[in-house]
Amino acid sequence: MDLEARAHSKHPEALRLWLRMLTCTQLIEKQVRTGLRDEFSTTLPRFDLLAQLEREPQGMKMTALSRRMMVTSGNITPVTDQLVKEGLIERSSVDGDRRAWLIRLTPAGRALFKKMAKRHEAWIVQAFDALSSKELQTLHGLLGRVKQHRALENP
Amino acid sequence: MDLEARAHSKHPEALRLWLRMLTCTQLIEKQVRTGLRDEFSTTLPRFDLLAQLEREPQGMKMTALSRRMMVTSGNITPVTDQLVKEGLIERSSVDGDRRAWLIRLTPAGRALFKKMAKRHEAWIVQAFDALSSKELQTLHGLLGRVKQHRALENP
DNA sequence: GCCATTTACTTTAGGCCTCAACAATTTGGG
DNA sequence: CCCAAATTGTTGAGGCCTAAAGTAAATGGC
Repeated sequence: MDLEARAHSKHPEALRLWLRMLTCTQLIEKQVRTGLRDEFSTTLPRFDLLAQLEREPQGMKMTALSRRMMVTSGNITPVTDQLVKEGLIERSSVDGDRRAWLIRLTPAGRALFKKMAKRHEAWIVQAFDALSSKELQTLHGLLGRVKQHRALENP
Repeated sequence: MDLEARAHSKHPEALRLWLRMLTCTQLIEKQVRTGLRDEFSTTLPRFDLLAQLEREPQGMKMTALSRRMMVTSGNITPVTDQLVKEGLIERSSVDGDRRAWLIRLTPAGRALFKKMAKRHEAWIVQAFDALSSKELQTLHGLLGRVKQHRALENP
């Protein structure tokens, strides 16, 4: 197989891979959403927001949250409103910048998140249970290259 | 490392992998949505529906479409409405079942889809350009096992 | 043949998503 | 200093998603 033919053969392979990757992601995500709804009456975006805050005990500004969650900032407002109403997070003002809010977990939010995270981990472990530790690492590495390549292309 | 510890070590690995996979999927999907919007003024669900129809020249019923697209059937109605309005697909009645519709591409729909598919393929190939053909196959195989395992768990 | 059940599609309420326009504030070059 | 430009967060229009309830038609056990 010459060079051109070999290069060309990547096209259908890439497409097939993309469709399968999308299917896997959607299946797992659906499981997580269902679990969060059934066991905690909450949603994936709310869980995701709590997860980001849990890693930053000093709190985060809304813009930082939107970047981490890879959504536009207009989304963060209603989700934080809801979580504040539930008493899981709190807004406080940032001194030196009257435009911004600092968002932090409340003790109740931290406690509930811990329970949710434990269940979440179980669902994910279950989803990848067919693979060995070594295979998980292989997958992680290959996807790392995909991510890295994209980051370079889109500065 | 004993058995229990080894089993346990898969937990953080599975979580890290899941987060990375989600990130990759979202990045690529975002690129596709942006491309479809900028170059064709359309959306991913509409493109996806056309893609399903393109594979089934004899047409599909709405329930079959919803299963293939992994969305609930309530979603299909407004998306088909829109595509019919744009003249890209057509509804015809199924003889022998007055509840159902048969959805098919129009010639215009088929022609436009071909153009979109070519661009779509380019975006996907570009997204996975960092990987060799062999690596694409490895990824495809590993994700196949994940998908298969899920299918067995959730009958 | 009859009627309960199932199936195919539509509709509604509620949530999250984007983009784009907006208000309030901060920043930085002249 | 000052004001244009950039940044932070909010809002609104339009789209897709789910779950759940509703309508119409087909099916199958009796």
